[in-house]
Amino acid sequence: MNARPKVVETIEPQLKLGCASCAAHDLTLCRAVSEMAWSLPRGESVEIQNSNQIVPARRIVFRDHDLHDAVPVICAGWAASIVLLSDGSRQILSFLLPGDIVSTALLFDSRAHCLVEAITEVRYRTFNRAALKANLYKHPDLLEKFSRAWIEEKARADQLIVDLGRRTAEERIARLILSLQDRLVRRGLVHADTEEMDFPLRQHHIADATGLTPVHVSKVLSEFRRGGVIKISERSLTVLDPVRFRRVANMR
Amino acid sequence: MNARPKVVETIEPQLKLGCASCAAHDLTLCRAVSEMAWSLPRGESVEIQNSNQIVPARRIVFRDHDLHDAVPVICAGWAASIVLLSDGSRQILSFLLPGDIVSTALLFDSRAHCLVEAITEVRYRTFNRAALKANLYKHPDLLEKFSRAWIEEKARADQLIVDLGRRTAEERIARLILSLQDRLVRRGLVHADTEEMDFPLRQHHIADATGLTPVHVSKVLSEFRRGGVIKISERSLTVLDPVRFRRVANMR
DNA sequence: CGGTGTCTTGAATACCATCAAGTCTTGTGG
DNA sequence: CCACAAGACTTGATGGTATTCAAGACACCG
Repeated sequence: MNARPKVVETIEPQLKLGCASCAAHDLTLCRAVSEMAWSLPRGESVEIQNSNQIVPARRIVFRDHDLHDAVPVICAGWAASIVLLSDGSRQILSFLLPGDIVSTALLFDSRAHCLVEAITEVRYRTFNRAALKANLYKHPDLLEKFSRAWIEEKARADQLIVDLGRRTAEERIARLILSLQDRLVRRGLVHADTEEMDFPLRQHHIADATGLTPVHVSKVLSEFRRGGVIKISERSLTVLDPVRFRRVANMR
Repeated sequence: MNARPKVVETIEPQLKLGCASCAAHDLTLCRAVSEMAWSLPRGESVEIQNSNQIVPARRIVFRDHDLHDAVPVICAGWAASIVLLSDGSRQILSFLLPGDIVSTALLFDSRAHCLVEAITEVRYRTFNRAALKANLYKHPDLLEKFSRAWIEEKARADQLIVDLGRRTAEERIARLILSLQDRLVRRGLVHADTEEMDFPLRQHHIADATGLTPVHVSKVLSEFRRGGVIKISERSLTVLDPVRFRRVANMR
């Protein structure tokens, strides 16, 4: 408990205290499923037994074209949905944060169409797809949470399309950081006073998410730091000048 | 009836014969809703009365941030979902073809988050959202059609992300054309022998969909034509050398 | 008939990629 | 504990792809 690596320390308390202590428990499926569970007959559970899985950083969580009879939800850590191209280049479709359903399409389609890679160590639960579907309309709260997740997933995909199609490198990177910060704030994962946040992304992650090269990401980030708008150190990030940074990002 | 513009001629027979003659009737919601209608009590209809609307080419169908209590489905013509940026540039999120739900998110969210513009003259129907939702789980066929539409919508968005992030101008344009051809083939809208298809897109539409400028789109298309891989004339397009064109597109 | 929208082509420029070399950190096996 | 390798990041030089700017051809329409 004293000289452990950083990531494990952040995950341990949740494992001990259970899902209710999860930062994102209220946000997505987990809370709705827990409440629904009370009304289910004994023995019928939506969550798959022993579904709590841990994957080390940089490991593949799900492979492309894997078949799933379950819907996975991230409990702790960061992951990424990635498409691999034949020439070896990669495109990150989305970053997965605690509370995120890996893909809402998995509720109806058993085939994943991209791979999921752990960025930090990742813990996830899995819910039985058939059981989830069967209970969707009996439990309005579940359906509502689910449709929200789906709408947000699609909205973020659409945003990314606009960013990749019509924005400069600086805008793309700034918007990526701001969008991640926004999602972390909603999970209570940004320090209230300092506005500092965990930022485990490597520059190649940023490159693969923004359609740039790692070299160019490095140059833009250096530019941001020299300008004093952000600070990055020790896998954490602070937006020092939110007004200017949002102007760079062309937001608001 | 004798000297009408071209587009109206193509739509008229469908208006007369009703929805069952629509090229895409089997593909999406329309068929499932029609079949469901038999089992509904008198007076309860899912389709909104007089919901058949016609919008001329180049006109806006739905405005950004419009509120909808209905789910619109394209019956005839081409449209585009578009995001406008503050500097005046545009990004097309998707092209809407006959049979397409304008946005599957509209089943749960009344707010559209992009605008829809008619490319050709467009005819669409609207279904009552509350009635649709209420019947989703009573009619498995409806739910299945709907989840398929949603999965395909998301898969196309993800494809576009990869294209914009990691592919060259030639690849993007070739893949756009091939993807449209594929969707038209499924609707029976590609001439069986000649493989010719209607192609009402202006070059600025291609530019806005691929994140390029109209000038560069013109240059790439000219290159394709000079190479003899495609033929474009009179708002119709033929892929002359499918093998080579797919190689350019990096498909298969 | 001028006006508008569409497309083409060429020249100059900008943005980002590629290539390359070097620093610093992290991890690992001897 | 050190040596070494691999990964992560930085920086500069060079190059290519796509943009911007500009001018002209052509069709269509009121």
